[in-house]
Amino acid sequence: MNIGEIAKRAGVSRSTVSYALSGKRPVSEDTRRKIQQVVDELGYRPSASARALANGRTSTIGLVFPPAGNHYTGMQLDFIGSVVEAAAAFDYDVLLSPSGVDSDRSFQRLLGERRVDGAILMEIRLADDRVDHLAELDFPSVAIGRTAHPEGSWWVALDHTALAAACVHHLADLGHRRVAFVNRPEQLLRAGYESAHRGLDGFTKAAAERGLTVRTYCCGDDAASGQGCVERILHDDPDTTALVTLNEAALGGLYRGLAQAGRHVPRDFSVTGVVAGRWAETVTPRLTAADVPAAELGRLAVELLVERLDQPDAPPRHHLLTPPISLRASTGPAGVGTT
Amino acid sequence: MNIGEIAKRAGVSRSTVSYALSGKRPVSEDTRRKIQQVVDELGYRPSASARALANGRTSTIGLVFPPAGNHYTGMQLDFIGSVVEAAAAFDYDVLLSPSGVDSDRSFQRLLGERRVDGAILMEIRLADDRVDHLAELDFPSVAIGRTAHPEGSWWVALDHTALAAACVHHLADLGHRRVAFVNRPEQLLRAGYESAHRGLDGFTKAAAERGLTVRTYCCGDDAASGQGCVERILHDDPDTTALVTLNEAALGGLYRGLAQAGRHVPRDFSVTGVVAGRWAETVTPRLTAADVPAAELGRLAVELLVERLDQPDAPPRHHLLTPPISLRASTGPAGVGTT
DNA sequence: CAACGCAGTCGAACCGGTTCGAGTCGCCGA
DNA sequence: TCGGCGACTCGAACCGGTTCGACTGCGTTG
Repeated sequence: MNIGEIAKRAGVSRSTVSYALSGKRPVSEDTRRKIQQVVDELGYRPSASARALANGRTSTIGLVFPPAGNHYTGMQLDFIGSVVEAAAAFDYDVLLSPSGVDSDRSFQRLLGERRVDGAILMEIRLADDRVDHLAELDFPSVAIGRTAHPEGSWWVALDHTALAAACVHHLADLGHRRVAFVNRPEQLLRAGYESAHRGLDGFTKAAAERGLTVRTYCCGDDAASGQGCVERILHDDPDTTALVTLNEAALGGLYRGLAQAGRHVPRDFSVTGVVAGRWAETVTPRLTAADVPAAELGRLAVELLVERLDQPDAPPRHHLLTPPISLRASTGPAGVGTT
Repeated sequence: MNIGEIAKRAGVSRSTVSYALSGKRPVSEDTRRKIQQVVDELGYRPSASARALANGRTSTIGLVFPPAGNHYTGMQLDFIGSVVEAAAAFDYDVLLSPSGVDSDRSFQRLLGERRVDGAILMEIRLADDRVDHLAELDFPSVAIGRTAHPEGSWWVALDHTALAAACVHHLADLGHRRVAFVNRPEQLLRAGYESAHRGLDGFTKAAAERGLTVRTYCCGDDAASGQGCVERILHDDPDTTALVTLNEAALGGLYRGLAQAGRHVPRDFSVTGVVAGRWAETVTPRLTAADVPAAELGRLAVELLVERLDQPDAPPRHHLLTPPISLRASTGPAGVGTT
């Protein structure tokens, strides 16, 4: 069932079928009807490979995300879902590529073998070889997250610096003086993940500004690590009365650790951070947090990418989002002297 | 940088380059070296579209999952991740297709335009037009989940009937007599989702067998719904002492509802169900549950699909998994008379 | 009435690979 | 010395679309 077969049955040439279907040249109404009828009867759809070969566009975008091992978080899931749906709205398919670096086989397949028209990158590092490589090739791509020097490139990102700072100010306003910061795993921090670095930065600077006593921790992406992390925090400084976290996956564990240490949230201890809204709702008490608008970020990334694909010479654009803190139930005034 | 360019620079014909790279015909060591050198210098990689057109294989598998709207659960995330990684191990890419039904544009793109060599279907319904359609076309596919009559087709699935029954027996053994069942949303049940139906079935039958008094509920895939559901349960029968759930996303809300009703888990009330291990660990107390081996299911699905692709005439195979209940901390003996 | 333009159609070339059949060459055994 | 075989290579056809240039009628215009 190829285009030649359709042409034969409709009694026209292959090119006429092509023009009738694409509308790129006028075709008489009679001919078009006849062709359409044959197409409908046979359920003909043009081969994506052939079309891609002929016109150089695959109608597919690549979504590059780091391989698991380090578990996926709910946020990543929301990104993937929203990217796929937004892409579908523009008639693009999404090809998943589990790739941490530039030299990955998976990454090479996407680019070298020209499987995709453009790419969306997740989990950006401050110095990211994938971003550099794509920029060098002038390959259409949009990053979810920004590198240390994002000028002149395309990206959408959360302002983690501002968000972490907002959390600090929120706690300081409530009277907390000794606050801990629970970051993503150390291995990610060392690898230079931007959210971990900028979040830590924003936290540290805002805390200094408000004269808070702080300690910062890295914490594995799972409940057990979260629980262990709280134990370390309370061991290192039992007078700590609040924590800020970027680590969604550890959240349940953080709560458990606090409960086991006999600290009631929010009466004895306040918890806040940067977490996707849906997940902030699942813990009790519900988490006061800067809600990560994952779905919006995914959608914006696709929109930028499509724009870039449609207008190869368009100047770089970006979106930096700073969602407000949603007040829920996990923070409260600092206790009246826990010491 | 196409194969012709390589051929020219290496001073051989295009076909020789092709044979040198694929190894499908002997090529002299000298020639091969020369070609390899040119390839390395130019960083040449054959175009996926051209290759797909020529040999009819895209080296891509489609992963068909239902569009969000109904939120994604952590389990689905784990499936996606494991499928992508397993596919990469076999040198396949994964194309995501948000599709609930057969007639979806997205589904048609995958099949009609031959973008993929095979497909993996998620969120199977007892009567599933996608499965039927693919079977009719004899299109290589593997379902994660099984229809009402899965005989003669390829699938991997959890035995939800047995798992729900196991939960009931576990609770009955602990002395619980009045137990509630918290299912996925009503709209999914009505649509015929197999896990919802088989889980409900297994629960109901096992409960009858053990002479338990039961009530069954549908519950939205979010924390607020879970909380509301517990309220309904305790309103309908305040003597209920345990619940079984298939609804991972509502779990946090179920716990919250119980806490707010003053029921302590597991002292006053036991909770169990079928939930992915990672998520069972995030709640406090940690959930005693049949851990869904999402990663294993994804991997098995890919393995079956690859087998089917490699040997088109292989007889249908399947895997039905029944993971054991992991005893954690959310169930205990029935209270000594809550009435 | 001739020249022109345009709608509609066709054939051929092209995209970048794979694969088949055939041709060349050197070496072997008869 | 000649036929034959195997190793190696090449040209051409093909996969299934898109697109360009050219051709045919027809109605308009000068």
